[in-house]
Amino acid sequence: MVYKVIVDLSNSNIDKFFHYNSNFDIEIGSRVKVPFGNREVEGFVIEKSNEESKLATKQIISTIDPYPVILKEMIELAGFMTKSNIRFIDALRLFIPADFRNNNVKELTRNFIEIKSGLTADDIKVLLGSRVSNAQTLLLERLNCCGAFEKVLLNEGYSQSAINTLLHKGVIEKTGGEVRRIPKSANTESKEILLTSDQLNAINEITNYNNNSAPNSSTVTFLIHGVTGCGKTEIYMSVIERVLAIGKTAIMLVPEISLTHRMLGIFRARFGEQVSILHSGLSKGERFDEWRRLRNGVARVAMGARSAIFAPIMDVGIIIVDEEHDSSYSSDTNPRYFTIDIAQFRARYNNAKVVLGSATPSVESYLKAQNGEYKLITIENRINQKALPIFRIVDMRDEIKDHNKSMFSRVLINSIREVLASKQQAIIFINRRGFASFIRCKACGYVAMCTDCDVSLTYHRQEKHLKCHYCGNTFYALDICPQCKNPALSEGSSGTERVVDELLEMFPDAKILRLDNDTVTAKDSYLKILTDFADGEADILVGTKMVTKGHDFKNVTLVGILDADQSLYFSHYTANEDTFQLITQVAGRAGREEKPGKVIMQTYNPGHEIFEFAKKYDYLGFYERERAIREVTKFPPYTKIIRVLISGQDENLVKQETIKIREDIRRLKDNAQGIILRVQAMSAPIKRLRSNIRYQVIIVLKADCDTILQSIFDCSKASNNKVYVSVEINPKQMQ
DNA sequence: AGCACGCCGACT
DNA sequence: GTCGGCGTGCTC
Repeated sequence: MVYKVIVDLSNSNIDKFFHYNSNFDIEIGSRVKVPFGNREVEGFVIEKSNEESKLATKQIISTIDPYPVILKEMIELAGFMTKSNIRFIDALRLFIPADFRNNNVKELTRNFIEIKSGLTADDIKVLLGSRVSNAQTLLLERLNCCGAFEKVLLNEGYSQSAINTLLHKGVIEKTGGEVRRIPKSANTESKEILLTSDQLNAINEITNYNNNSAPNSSTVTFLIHGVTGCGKTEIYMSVIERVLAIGKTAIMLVPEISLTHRMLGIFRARFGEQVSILHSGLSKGERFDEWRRLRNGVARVAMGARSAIFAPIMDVGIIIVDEEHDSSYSSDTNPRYFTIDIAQFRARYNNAKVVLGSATPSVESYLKAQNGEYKLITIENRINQKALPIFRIVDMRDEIKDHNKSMFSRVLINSIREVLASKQQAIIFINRRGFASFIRCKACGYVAMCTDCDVSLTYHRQEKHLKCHYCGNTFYALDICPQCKNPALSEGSSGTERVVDELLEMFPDAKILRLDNDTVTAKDSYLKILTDFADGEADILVGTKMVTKGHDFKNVTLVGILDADQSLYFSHYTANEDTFQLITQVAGRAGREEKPGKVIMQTYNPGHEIFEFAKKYDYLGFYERERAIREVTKFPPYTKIIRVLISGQDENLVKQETIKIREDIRRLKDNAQGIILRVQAMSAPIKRLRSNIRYQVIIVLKADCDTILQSIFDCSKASNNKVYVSVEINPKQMQ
């Protein structure tokens, strides 16, 4: 047999098959040790064949695991991913727990000691014989009343020698084995729920849809457009239940690790230990155990953030992507992949269904639904016909006219006061962390900048630091201008820290929690803040977009949105879309139980159409307008935008490389008959980041352009190791 | 990714 | 003379 092996080294030059022989049979997908050059490396068996190969000159040394760690499906998936500029090995690495590779994690086993099973009191007497020490008697009494005892704990009270003697006499025995490390989840009671007719219709439409029965031939994607609070989770669970009932498995994706805790609780209440969770917040032991539970078929529902799309399960029947519009579904670091594309590949392979759900679908997904590429399921009613929160827009220019210079409008302050008086809760959302976005000298205009990036520093008052939000550099806060020694410094736009400050000034007795990147430091601090707030430990939660996602706070009746315009002015084609989604999602946090909710949105630009649509909860109005703009201005989903980022220490070399890539692609354009619409090179919006100079080539393509993509990838390779080149498709943000 | 090979500067 | 800098090329 000749085995084709991908070696576990991430480098483009060796991201290809190497051929080996073997005396023993090895299954496809196995990890193996192979000789490579003059050393030994690990690799993965991708193919095997009976035909001999001249290339195969060496023997596989050994297999590493007792079973193949990569499923056949996942090998094909890796091949599929190589078409989007991802190395085969980088794809494979996504499929197994990272700590697996260095043999950095193993099963947790515990030994127990117990009285040998089947022995009667008389048997024991006989076995013990005449010489019984005090220690032996005590130990036996202990085991007699408590049953099995963990060996390490036993050693604390009783000597090893007594244990050994009893083992030798055959009175006691060692038992035990593997112990599962169980990730935590919210405690949720399983409750009987009466499904609404909307929910039932959705469940039936999804379940009863018949894929073409030929394998690998067809798949279907549903888009559930359901208003916040319409009970999508219940639909997901019912659909999964039916899939499990016919012996298939399911994948359930949520956008954020923070949401898995609650969702896992709900799913465990319904499906018990069949549910497994995969996300990067698990300890390496937990992740390993959960992964193996999926791999060996014990768990049949894989839940998690985007990486759970690579769950090692067979016979997938359904893949659900909740909050499908969320940007976390496209990975922003290498390897870059789109979760929905992967979901659709796996669905095709397994003849399964994909369900996307959102209250604010991405323009791209909704357009596909309109075109019939996705099956659209619309749910307009909330559970119990509960009304959506009252939405009020406040024009902050009026506040200034009336000499209110605070960052809170009078309406918002009054509403907060009411909420506090009635012992309800409020969420204040502001899309900026820290105290002030920049610090400027009033005399000479000096602005504190990062030394390594072309970015102004954000003032963090609590830590007395100036921080670069792009590279993490910190500097001491300034008392006087370092340039002209003037002590008068002014502060830029306010962030979360200042919001808390000002709130405390107005409401000194209020308990306020802050949720942003600065308060989320330890592994569980995110969860702690959210559960504390949900448990009523605080009156007001102030936060960045972390507070917007799917959490269910029963006592929140007020949502304040400060500086709603902020995200509108990013010069990015998704600015409107992002803003609309953000506002709608955060507004959905108000009044989720029987209490009615209220949303107060502050802006300096109240006439902007996006706000009008948000106020009326008019997704379709928003969508139609945005869709039309994209069509006219030739932006995705009507085109595809490729961004090639070139960076390096030496600006001249970076420039040269940029021009070379631009010219190579322009040459492609001349031969590509109108597929490439535009090619432009320029410095990146943030020209210097972590002391690297950055340039970019922006390429606009026709939407159906997959034939030319590979050529563009080929052009976008660094020609020397002094520069670094990366490629993004429809980048989420550009810096 | 590593590691060997190979070709030029400043040391015992 | 040679120790060692890191550019280039190769790994079934």
